Amino acid sequence: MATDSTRERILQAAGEQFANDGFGQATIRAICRKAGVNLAAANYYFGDKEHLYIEAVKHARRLREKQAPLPHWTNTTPAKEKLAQFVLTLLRRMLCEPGDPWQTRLIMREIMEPTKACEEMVQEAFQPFFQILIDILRDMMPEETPTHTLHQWALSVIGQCFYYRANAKILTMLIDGEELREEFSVEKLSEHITDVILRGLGHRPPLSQSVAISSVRSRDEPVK
Amino acid sequence: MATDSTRERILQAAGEQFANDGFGQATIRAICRKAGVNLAAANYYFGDKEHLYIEAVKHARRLREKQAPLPHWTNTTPAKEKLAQFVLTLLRRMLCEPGDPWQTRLIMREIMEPTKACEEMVQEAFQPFFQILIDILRDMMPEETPTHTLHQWALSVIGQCFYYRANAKILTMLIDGEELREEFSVEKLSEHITDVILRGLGHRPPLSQSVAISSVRSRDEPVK
DNA sequence: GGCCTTGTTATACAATTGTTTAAAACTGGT
DNA sequence: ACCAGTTTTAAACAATTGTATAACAAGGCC
Repeated sequence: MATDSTRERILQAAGEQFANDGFGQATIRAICRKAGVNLAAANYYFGDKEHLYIEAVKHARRLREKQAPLPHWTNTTPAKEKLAQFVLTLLRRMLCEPGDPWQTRLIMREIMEPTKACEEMVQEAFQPFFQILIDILRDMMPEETPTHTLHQWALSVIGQCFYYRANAKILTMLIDGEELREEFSVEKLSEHITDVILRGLGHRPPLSQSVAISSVRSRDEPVK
Repeated sequence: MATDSTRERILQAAGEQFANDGFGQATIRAICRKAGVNLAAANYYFGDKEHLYIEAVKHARRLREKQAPLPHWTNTTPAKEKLAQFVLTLLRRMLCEPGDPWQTRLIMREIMEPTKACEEMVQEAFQPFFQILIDILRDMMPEETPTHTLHQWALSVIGQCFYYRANAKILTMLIDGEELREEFSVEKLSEHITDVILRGLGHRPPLSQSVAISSVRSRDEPVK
């Protein structure tokens, strides 16, 4: 149907424009031009710019979740495996090679500067996702672990993933291009991040014996 | 001198406005109003908006570094202690209680969406700071550790710190206010992040024995 | 066809933007 | 007191913005 088509196209174009330029810098004119519709169409369907923005954010989140869903787990799935898959999924949603879909960029903006559109996102997506991670970690930590410690470890997981996304451009200035391509793929980063957490929780052997020695040396026998 | 005073006040006001509203949404009029100077003064001293923005970013970085400097280390300072202080300093620069100084907010914008102003920031601040962290970690890891592994662990440190800043507003929606106040102070977060890394590198005992048992059970004897 | 709802278009409007200009005010040196 | 250079000011400019309006087109239903 023609009506739904125009609405859809505005939503799509708005998402891309808002993702690229932000709410303030994106113009309704540019959105409508990209969508190939008349200037007044946006206001006709969405009332004003703010409502259009909110709908665009909701649209982005729904799309993104379908693109990288969490795998299905049974109650026999080991926690370590769940953690690894959780990290991989989170990284996929954020880094999603190839390209840089506008959905993620738009969501990133909302995280950094939450607007009205953010509440729905937290309630519907972040909160449940966060809870899943906490449940995984609870299985791997002593029962008496206080809630805030659980939260902190969960944020250590999310934080590492988030960083690679938020600082993507800076990373290209800090680290050699070839190394980035070879060693910073979604799979390798996922492996590393899972590794940090598992070692930290004592589910894997420490990095190396010589490490501890090195540590002791630097503490007790400083190089002269 | 009067000239320097106006210039300084414009720079200060511009920093605050750009930090709050971003480059596009901040207006020269608002900046000059806040600075208490005439509209044309900004263009008189800085040429155009973009040059003003670049100078404001430089100004912000210089201020921020002075506010939270790294402690001075001798070559007898143990690596573990250096790491702890590095994390604390990084968190202080990012979270800097109380309040939320505009300098940090402006720098965050540059990280997420680098402009011309970013190159100077990376060269003068991020690159050296990153290198310091790598040197600390090198002392704590086996000599044969490949460069990219070193880099990944360094980014795990920075990533965790960064997250608490970038997602500050989201965190208030995910975690209880009282818990945030009690358990997420700069000092406690610093302690946690250092802990994750040190355990991960095998410089501290694993979290608990019952953890490993729990892990083994969940892998080999899934709950029926 | 006549009529009504729905969608589309072109145009207009007031407000705000960055930037320029030219006059005014000020400064320090002689 | 005068002048040259610098700084400050008010006013205006063209461009762009979100939004509103009113005319127009399309299609289904009687």
